[in-house]
Amino acid sequence: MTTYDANGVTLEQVREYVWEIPQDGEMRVPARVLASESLLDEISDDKTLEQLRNTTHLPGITDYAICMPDGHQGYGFPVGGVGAMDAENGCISPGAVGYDINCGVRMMTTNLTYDDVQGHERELVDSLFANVPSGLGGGGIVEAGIDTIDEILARGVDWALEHDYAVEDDLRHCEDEGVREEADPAAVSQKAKDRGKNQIGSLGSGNHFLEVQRVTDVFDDEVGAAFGLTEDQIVVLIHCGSRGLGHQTCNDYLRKIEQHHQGLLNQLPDKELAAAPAGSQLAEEYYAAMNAAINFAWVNRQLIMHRSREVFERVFDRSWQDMEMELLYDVAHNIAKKETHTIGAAAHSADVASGADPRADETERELYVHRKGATRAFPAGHPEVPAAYRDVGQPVIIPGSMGAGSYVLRGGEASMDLTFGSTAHGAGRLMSRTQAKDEYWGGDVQEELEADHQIYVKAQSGATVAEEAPGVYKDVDEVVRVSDALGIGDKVARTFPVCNIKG
DNA sequence: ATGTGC
Repeated sequence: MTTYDANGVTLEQVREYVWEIPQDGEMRVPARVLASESLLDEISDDKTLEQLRNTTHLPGITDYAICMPDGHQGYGFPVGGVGAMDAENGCISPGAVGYDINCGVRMMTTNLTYDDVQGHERELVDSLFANVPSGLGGGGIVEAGIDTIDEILARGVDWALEHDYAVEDDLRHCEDEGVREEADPAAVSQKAKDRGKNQIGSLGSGNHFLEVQRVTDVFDDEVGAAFGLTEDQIVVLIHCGSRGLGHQTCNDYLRKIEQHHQGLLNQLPDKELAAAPAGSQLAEEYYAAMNAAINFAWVNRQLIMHRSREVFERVFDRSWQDMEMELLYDVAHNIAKKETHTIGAAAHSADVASGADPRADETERELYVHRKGATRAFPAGHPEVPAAYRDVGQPVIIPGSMGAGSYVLRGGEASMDLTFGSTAHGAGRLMSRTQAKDEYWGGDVQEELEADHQIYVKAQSGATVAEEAPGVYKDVDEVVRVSDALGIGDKVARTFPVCNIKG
């Protein structure tokens, strides 16, 4: 058997790109890493694998804990982690969702080509930067009172539709149609609402950005056509989350859960994995608050998209409808969701070759599927894939670094068996922010991107540019290659940056 | 990610 040793963790190779930490000691299930050997080399030099193994101690975790090809260490639970906990006997863990609840990406298509935009890059990037709030702290597109915040938390993009920040198709092209019905604004603290009320429609900082891109490759003509993607086309990618409101909500519930469920906490190898038992009051409250923060993040991305349409209207002197600026899809990267899955399928799918009946122990269970730095990737035919895409599979958007461009995939046939319907979410960091600032200087990075690749970057802070330099990230091509090879998310198209604004 | 720590 091929094995891989890293930091005291031994992985056994199940098959190509599938590695397993066998169940041992207090582990409730095995753990799996989906990666090529070159990606494993990058995963193995931090706490990612130790954290992944720790997550298998969580009550009710089903089949196995999963680390995606872009995985890296996070708060307790790896970024790039997927954990499915039984919704009746298991648990829900804020650290397994992440601090930035519903951090995610949306892509808007246009009928413009790269030719239409060349020569206007500077004007476009300046106007986007001037009109889309970014950076740390307050200042959003909408300033809201407490009543408005509560409506946004309860209704998500439906609120934006009522106030003319959205059209019907925007909702149809969003995961969960832009609203989690199980949200309860009353479960979100006043402090969280105060932090969110002047950040509605703002990018934030760190790896969040708005990027105008051109489509360089369409790998699958049929799916590309269903997604409305063609080579040389201009698209807009928006990457941001729930800002201070989501951060505060995560923090509030981590503290409450640590206090009220110490017994469970003491069974776990890492305090950062604090979890509320399924059915407990705090599990219900956290789920309701998390859903509210999810709605907030969707409204955030919707308002930024709306503002981007207005900027394009001014720069190109045409209406956004005339430029066919339509939402392709919006995917969440940091969420938990009650979903029904066939359990047992995953553990057995790799053993079909052994001759065992792979379906012998399967049952349907309702699970809290935690995806932290992972993307839902439902295949063709799944009832939760929007009607427009049901024949080809759910669009999956995977942003790369600002020098690398991004990918559009579609949910693959193997995702339900292998990953609870999930795939990777990005390139994944290679080094810490501190290390990045030692290695790079923001101004140099910007000059190089412009001189070598005609990519125009505008940011509030040079430090942020250094922290997000292309060299700080893994190779997004390799991450996507593994997703495609495993059949969990199939390559559809690739994009390359034109201009980028960030915090 | 984050009014860049609890």
